[in-house]
Amino acid sequence: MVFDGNLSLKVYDLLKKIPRGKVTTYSEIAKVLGNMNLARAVGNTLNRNPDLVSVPCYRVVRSDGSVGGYKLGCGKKIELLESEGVEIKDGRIDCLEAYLFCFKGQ
DNA sequence: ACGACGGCCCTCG
DNA sequence: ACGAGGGCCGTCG
Repeated sequence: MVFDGNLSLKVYDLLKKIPRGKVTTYSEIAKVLGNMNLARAVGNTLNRNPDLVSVPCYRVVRSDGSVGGYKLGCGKKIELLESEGVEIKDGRIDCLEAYLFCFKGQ
């Protein structure tokens, strides 16, 4: 398994639960994992483990709504999100609340 | 074991 | 609204 790290396992698991057309944020994941400061580590992990097929990394955006980064380029990320129905304006999601997926209670 | 980055976040001028 | 600074965490060389 390429999922050696403990963190990546959890992150990946969460991402798999996100339905098409929905997104989440690095901080949300971090919170769910217990520590909001994990946000940076989460991004780092996703970057080092670009399992683009098994995990929809592109469904993770920044807390302010901006798409954030992507291993294959933020442009590609935006492209993918839009193809799922997420409206992005100037590299930013207008109504993040509308697309944000809630892990809490899942 | 150590230091340096990174798909970040939040607060304060 | 915008920019700068500080902080915390994991992975890689």
